[in-house]
Amino acid sequence: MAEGSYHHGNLRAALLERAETVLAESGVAGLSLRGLARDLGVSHAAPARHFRDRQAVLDALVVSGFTDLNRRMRAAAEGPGPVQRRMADVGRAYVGFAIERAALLGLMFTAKHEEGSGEELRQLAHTSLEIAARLLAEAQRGGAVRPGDPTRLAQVAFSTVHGLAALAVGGLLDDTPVDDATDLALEVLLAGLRAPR
Amino acid sequence: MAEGSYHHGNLRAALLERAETVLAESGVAGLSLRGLARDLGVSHAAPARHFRDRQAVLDALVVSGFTDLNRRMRAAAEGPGPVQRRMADVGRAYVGFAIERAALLGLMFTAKHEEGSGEELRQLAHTSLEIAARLLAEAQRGGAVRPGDPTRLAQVAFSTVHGLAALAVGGLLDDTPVDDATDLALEVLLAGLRAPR
DNA sequence: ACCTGAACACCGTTCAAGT
DNA sequence: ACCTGAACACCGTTCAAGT
Repeated sequence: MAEGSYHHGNLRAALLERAETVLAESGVAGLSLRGLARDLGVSHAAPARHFRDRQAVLDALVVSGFTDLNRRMRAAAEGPGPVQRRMADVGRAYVGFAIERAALLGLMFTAKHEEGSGEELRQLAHTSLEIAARLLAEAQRGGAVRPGDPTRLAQVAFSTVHGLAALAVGGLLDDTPVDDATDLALEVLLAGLRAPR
Repeated sequence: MAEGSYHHGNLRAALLERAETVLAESGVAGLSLRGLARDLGVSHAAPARHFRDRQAVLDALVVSGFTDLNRRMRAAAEGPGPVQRRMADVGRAYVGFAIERAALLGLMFTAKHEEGSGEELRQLAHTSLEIAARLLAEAQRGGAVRPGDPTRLAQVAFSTVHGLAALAVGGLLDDTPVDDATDLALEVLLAGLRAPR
């Protein structure tokens, strides 16, 4: 069952894999259910067995994106080394994800993470912030970060890193290497977080 | 010529105005040329006289967005008051724009600002960064900001503010008032920019 | 359980034709 | 110069029918 094996239970996974490739190559506007079905050699109605509609495919991609992002951030946050180093590592993990899966990150932040829009997705998005908040709380105990609500400080830290990723992906860093921009942003952020109010 | 006056030279402007409304209400996926034409009471082919294709409408919206954003940032940067205050005002101007025209901001950062994609748009996006860089250079002369390439420091400042806007628009600030989050982010940013390397 | 083929309403885009 | 109407190829979604 080598070539026609999509018809044996893994069509859903195949659709998602192909969808992210198309997303990266042609943008969200270029992603069509019929196109995916054509690429995978199934009928145009087959995807409906696995996804209610086109939006459900995009939602599933966003879920896989946040899952991967959280995994990377958690690994960096829980690694060895002093807390300042791990804070910077989390930032670099975020930017790395953003560069590797740029189109997906755009999708992840196009979706509204309000109350209504899918509890799973809302929870996943908040987990990213919680990872940062926990690490900041640890840093506060060590005196490396000013006192204050770690959740709010995490919002600031997240903003810096996400904004940097957006600039990099949008091509607004010009000839500044993204690693250099990341290092500077993290250095400024950590200095600002260290300074008492 | 009150009601049917779209047929007298302002169809282009009417299309853009309606397009931004639809964008805000239904997202970019809900924006169709045929729908706009229907809303304005012209034939479905009429928009083609003013915009080459659907993407041209989106591009025009993005241009108007950056023009407005730059106007607001410039006004804040050139206002009265000490330079620290004006730096924070520029940040608040950015976040204010992001909240008011959230869907448009998403569009503005979906477009790639690489070499190829329209020189006008690339120039407009860079102007935002230049406004910040000039202000930071002034602050450096007054000693309020550390030495270093103002262009690179502007990338960091822009990241913080853009990221915050993305969080706010995405609904990830939870119950934190956006003004509070903005104040904290700007305070951390300015403290970090003040600290010497 | 999973997929197919037909059907319907929608869309972008083009183009000859009208005023 | 500006708009219309028809045409074409595409799309999302649904549904009876097949295996």
